[in-house]
Amino acid sequence: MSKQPLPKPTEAELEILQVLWQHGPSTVRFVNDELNRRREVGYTTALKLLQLMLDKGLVLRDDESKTHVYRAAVREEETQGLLLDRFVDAAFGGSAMKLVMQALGNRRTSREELAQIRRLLNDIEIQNDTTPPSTNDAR
Amino acid sequence: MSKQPLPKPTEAELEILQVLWQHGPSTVRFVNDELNRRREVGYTTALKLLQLMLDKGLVLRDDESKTHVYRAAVREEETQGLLLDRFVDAAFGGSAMKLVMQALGNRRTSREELAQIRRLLNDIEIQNDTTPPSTNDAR
DNA sequence: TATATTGTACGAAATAAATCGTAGATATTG
DNA sequence: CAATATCTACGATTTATTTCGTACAATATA
Repeated sequence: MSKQPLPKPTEAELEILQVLWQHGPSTVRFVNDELNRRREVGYTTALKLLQLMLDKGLVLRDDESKTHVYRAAVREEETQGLLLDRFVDAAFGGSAMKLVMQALGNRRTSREELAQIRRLLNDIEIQNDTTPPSTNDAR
Repeated sequence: MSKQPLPKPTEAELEILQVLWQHGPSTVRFVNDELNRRREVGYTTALKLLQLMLDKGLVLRDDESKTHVYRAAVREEETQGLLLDRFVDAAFGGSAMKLVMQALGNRRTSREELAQIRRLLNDIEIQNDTTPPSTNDAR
């Protein structure tokens, strides 16, 4: 019941989440170092961001020891799904299909990946067959 | 020489571009009305945005008559591609494949659309076969 | 023609996001 | 122990974005 509407991370926050998702619980120092692999960011900037994210509930922290350890409080897929929805809406007028076509069309996709997608498509079709194709106004 | 690196439209600007892409050249009034179908926006807000977009080169305008007519200066696919790149990077750590899987996995996709994607996959495979499968480290 | 309507221009306020500086606490080390 | 390094807290600044108010010109209308 206390499941808030899941706060939307900003760009910078997303960068940090990526680090946490990828490397697991991390110190500010580590996060900052990772950020600095892409662009220059001051230490206190990273710290502040993590603190703000803590307020928003995007991360949790262990402050047992002096040096705090932060970890993601939101799951990767869930967050990506949320952002994807917004993005599809904002940039593709709501058409997820258009987006997929673009994503597939405009970049090198390896045979391996293509196969992977085919497999997924098959799975989906089976789903569609199993579940009545009925009116999908499940909005 | 004055071809800038294609400015990144903001959220609000994107909304407006959607309108222009969808309906073609439009007056401020029309754009504003369209925006108001989704959320409340003051007339001068829409006006100002269009003026800013004009500066940025995102739109062009015909100011022959008193009531100006604006039209998109950037193409839909191109812009979407640009944004998609950024988004894939920001939210999916650069993996377009992850994004596609999410997009396909987490929403109802009609048989029609699935077929469409299969067709696209086929096209891509043919491309891959025709063009040397070489090392695709074309970074 | 006087009045109301509709339009543009543009400064400026309101909001949101990101960045940084400084203070003070707690280690670490020579 | 004194000097140095490392941390957190947090206010404040900077920058980007969005929103709006006001002035004034042009046009439609009573």
